[in-house]
Amino acid sequence: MTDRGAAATRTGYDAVAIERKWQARWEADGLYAAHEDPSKPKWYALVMFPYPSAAHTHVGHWYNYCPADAHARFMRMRGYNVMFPFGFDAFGLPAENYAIKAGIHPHVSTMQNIETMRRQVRSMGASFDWSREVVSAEPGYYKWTQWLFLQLYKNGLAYKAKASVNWCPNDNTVLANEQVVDGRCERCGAEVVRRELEQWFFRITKYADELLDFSKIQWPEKIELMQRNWIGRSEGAEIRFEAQDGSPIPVFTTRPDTVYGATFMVLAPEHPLVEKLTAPERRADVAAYVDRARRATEIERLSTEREKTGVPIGADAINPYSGERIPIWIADYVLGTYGSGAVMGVPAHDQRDFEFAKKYGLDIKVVIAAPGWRGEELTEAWTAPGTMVSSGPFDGTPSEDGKKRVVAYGEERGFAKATVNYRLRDWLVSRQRYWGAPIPIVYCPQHGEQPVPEDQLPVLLPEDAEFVPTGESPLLRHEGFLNAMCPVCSGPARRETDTMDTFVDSSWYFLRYCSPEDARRAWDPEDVRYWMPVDQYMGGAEHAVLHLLYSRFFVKALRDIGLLGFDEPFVRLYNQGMITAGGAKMSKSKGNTVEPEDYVSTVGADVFRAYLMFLGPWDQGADWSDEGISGPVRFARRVWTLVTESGVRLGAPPAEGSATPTERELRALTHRTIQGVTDDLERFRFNTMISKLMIFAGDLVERGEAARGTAAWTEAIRSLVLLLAPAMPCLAEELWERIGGPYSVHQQSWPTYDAALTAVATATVAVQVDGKLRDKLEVPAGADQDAVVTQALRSERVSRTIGDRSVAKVIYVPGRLLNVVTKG
RNA sequence: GCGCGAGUGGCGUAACGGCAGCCGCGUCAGACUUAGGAUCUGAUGCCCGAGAGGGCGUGGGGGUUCGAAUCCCCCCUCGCGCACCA
Repeated sequence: MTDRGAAATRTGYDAVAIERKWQARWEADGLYAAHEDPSKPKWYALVMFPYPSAAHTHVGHWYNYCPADAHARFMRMRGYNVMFPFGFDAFGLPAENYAIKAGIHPHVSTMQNIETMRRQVRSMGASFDWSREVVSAEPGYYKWTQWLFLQLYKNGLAYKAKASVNWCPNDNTVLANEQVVDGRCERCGAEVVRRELEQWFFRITKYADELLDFSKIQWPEKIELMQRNWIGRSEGAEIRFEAQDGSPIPVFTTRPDTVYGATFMVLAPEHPLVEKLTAPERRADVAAYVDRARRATEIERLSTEREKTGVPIGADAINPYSGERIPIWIADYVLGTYGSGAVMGVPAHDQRDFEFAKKYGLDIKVVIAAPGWRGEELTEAWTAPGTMVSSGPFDGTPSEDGKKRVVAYGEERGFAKATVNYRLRDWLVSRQRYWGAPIPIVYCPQHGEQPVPEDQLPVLLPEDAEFVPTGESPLLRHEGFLNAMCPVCSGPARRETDTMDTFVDSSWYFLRYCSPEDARRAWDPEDVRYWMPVDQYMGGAEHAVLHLLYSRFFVKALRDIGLLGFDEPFVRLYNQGMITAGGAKMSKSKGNTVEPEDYVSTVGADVFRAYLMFLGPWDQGADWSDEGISGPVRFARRVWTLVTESGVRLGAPPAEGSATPTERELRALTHRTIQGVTDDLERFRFNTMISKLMIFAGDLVERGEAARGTAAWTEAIRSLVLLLAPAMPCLAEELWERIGGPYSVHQQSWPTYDAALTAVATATVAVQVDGKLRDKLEVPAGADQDAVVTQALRSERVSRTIGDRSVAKVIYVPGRLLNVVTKG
């Protein structure tokens, strides 16, 4: 790989020079700039815009963009008006943390990183439309992020509320639920603690049900499932228990049929009634428990291994169905953030309650009889259906019917109602950091919370902020930013200093791509109507319940506000797998990164692209290995020599076509390859596409001399170059020029195949005896069964195997296989 | 624990229920060469056999079928996701 020059002189294929030349030419010509054109079907292809913190592109980016580009190029050649834009998700924490550490302003470091990444991404030779580039940290972009915030605000979809939130003590900011992974900060890994803070939220829960509807999109099942689980819809009932002092304590349950089996009640330690209901003699214990629960990290609290703990508060609750008094406990296995923060403890029919009851000696009352149950003591909770017993008027009812009947009974009497609960929480968008879009709100002593008037947008981030590690946003100490004017009374007001979660920026970037230059609007409705929704989105699965969920919410919210006329942002989604090194994630700290630039400057981007595609199925990802790249290297040289020495001149008058067997065979080969490559591209099977191109090139090298100069030969060479264009765009362009094709190969029509021509003259039929392969026969295409059987029985190997047994049955798969079944 | 997905040569992988191992890497042998880390040709799943040929073989065990890597059941291993959501 160090002797690129030497290899180039030997074969004439100088990848680096060719790539530099054509990439510059395409850029100068604006070859991939998309324009609205109603005469063509549109195709909006999209890759997730990258986060410019790493300062350079890594193989992961390439693994995402190169196959995506191949597909976009394929669609373009198939006659679609393709938009394939690119941009940068430029706000975010790492840039600010870097500023604190290194003293470089986030704006400066971010723009430097973007500069580097832009250069590297361009070196891929991808067909991105750079004229549409967006950078989310530029005022021209975040002005509209702020504007969209105001639209949500004015429509009741953005609100401020005090809540128990996730706080990352290392990054000094709150986090959305989606950004907490296993109780740790998704970015820095610090253990997240809970804090009571007043924060801005987006009302995503309003769309919980619609977000569960995937009927309008074609996404991988896995992502659908992850979103479904995240939203966590469960149907059940709210049953209003009462404390002994009359305070209502509603509980949520999915098992109303077990209500007669409630033998205790559990409140979350942070439940608002704990303070009021605790008996004086229990106060000390309860306070100690609440305090311990508060200090426990999420990790400890969420651990399933951990034994359940709790303390009684010395008060009772009354079961509205049975009138029974049951003791109230607090325990941290009950979450304050789900349902009503209180549950009825039914140990006989819920495993968690069972464990809790066993530990603290609480009653276990069976109310759902398992088939064949004769009153034995349970060793674990019975959670499957059964027959209701010890349940007052419901005795004998099958538990599945009981669910509905128990709720109906309670509804009539006013202490129960059917409800649906979701795991999904509203999206917390406030961040106590500098490097994000400021939330466009001011606080006036007289008029309270006021939105910034739209004509005063953008609320600019001050450039002269100071970055010191105080744990507070630099905006809090910036007088010029902090002091604002109330839009109502023009009196002095204080500006909101929180900025927005970067996922807000990325929830609408695909809309901005449609009209990136529009200074008057977030987008031109005409452009959005033409381009949206995105036809094919391609990116990693790590955003399943983040960006991909938020963007769906955004589109639905903006649709309801009247700004958009469709329901889903991304019609089709494809998740590529991950590239690992030695089975582990690549990272600079591990020192196992692979630098695409090293390959671009030696074997060339085209070869690197082809290799990434050839590694294996795209959705499977791959473990990086340097070794195999010599395959695509040889392939590129082979194709180079084959085409440049083919003698084909596309401008020349077409050679006479004839029907010699050689030509017929060559045409069949060409058309079969076109068919296969087309099929592979449609199905994102880039690895088998490359394999088919290798086979085709190999066959042409072999048959070259025999078919040289014929029309079939010209067609074969021409097709090879066209089929190569999506995967290896620069090599294809150079070869296309050399065989006299008109600029650009990427503007040519994708070759079509003639099914009649893919047929072969003779077929190889595998002959089995009793399912075991014994011989292979060459038969004329279209030979009938009898003829094949006759020929097969003449075969020495076949007849020997059959011996003196008789033929019971034959199965014939035309042109492929014959199975002779014997008996005796 | 629950839910997805995957287990095929030394390695990456390929195979509408129909010839397992295509394509590529690597390895071995040869050709051209002063040379080869270039290029080209051939071989390359395992076992028996001098050979012809035969047997075995897609994580393990069972089943369906004329025929199973592929479909069904049980189990094992790995990866990913979720995980006290009442």
